[in-house]
Amino acid sequence: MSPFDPRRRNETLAGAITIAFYRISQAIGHLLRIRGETAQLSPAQIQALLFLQYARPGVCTIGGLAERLAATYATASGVADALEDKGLVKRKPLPEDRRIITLALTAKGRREAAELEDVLDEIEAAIGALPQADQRALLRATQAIVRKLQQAGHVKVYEMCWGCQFFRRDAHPDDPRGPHHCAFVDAPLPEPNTYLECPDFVPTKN
Amino acid sequence: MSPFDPRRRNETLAGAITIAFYRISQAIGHLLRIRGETAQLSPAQIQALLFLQYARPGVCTIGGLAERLAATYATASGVADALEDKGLVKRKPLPEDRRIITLALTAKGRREAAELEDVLDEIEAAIGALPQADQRALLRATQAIVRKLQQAGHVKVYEMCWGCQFFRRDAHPDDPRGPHHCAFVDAPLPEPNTYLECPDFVPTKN
DNA sequence: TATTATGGTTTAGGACTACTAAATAATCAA
DNA sequence: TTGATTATTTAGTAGTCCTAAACCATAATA
Repeated sequence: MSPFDPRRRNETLAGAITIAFYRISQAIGHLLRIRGETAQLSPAQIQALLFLQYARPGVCTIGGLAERLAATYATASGVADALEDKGLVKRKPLPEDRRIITLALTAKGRREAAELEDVLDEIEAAIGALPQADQRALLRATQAIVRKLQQAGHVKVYEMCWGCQFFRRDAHPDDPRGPHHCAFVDAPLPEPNTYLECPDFVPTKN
Repeated sequence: MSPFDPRRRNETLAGAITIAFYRISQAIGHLLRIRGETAQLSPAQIQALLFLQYARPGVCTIGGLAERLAATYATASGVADALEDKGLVKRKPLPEDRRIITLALTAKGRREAAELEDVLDEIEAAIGALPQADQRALLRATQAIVRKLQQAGHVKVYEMCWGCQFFRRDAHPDDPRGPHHCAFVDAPLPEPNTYLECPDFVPTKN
């Protein structure tokens, strides 16, 4: 007995909701796929472009991409190949550690990523149409679920510095390397970087 | 600007929720993948087995599977090949219309499908841990979203007869072909079939 | 200094997922 | 019967994933 059994899911709230998530998940996959058809990009390539558009420089590497896609290095390397062939991404070895390959979007890649940002608009619109109170409950609920899934290692959650436990705003206002500070990597942060996604993000307690 | 921009999604409820759905969707993909590794089945094969386990006989065909997977006939045919090679599914031409291939789970296939029913248990548990009021809001919200996605053609929703507009309970109690009736296909329904998923399902008004 | 991890990446090979386009075969309508 | 439609299959291609093995750079150890 499981939510896949239509009898069961008519008996429990949690079962019915689980199936709804399963369906939404399918729909998101479908949205990525059809969006990719017009853009000549595969779902993984779309995810990679959007990742590179908003991730902090230090994570834009083959390893960082692999972690985000929940795939192996080999797979991430292949996705990078495809994007490089299409002229959307450029590989550059990192001077400080020449084992590491950084991935940077080309101008064309940035344009393409910007084009793709609307992939989930249909979902967002459906959510926006709900009453505010339901939206607030929905946010609480989905974030609680994401937190559990994150603890179990099924997703990586990246967020920007503001709201992160390790963020020290204006820690050294006159430092040319940046006015803010990250207590996790113990390094100064220039303002623009604080708006990028970071894998070390941990939300402040409340 | 889109929910993929971390700045944007900290400003709107809908954006933050959209990203949460995106993450849950990734996690569901991941759950299917790792579950499949132990069972030596691909995500699509798992979906197919669970589909065949609960779908009404008439939909268990290559075309029905294709529709459910939101894929082409060619893809569905390939998935059926893989499952047949593994001895989980049997192809049988339909006597009434010999163009149609029905797919039936073998005994081994039914056992395997039963084993797989727990794929989404982690999701269901996370939902079950939420307060009842949030669960009710969550059900309303997710079902509203699914309805929109269904209208846009991004998912197929299959449900069982009970609760369907076309279901006529005990329409002909003494008919040996079945006591209930489906007004959509205008045919009698034996009791067990009323508990299976049907693509023609339309919910009653309220 | 040489040796040995360790870490990041790439390559090669395989199973599977998708697609399109074209072939086949059965059924239905004229 | 002819022709159109429907269900499925096949072939060919691109891409997604994996594992295993190799490569090279850096770091740790002796």
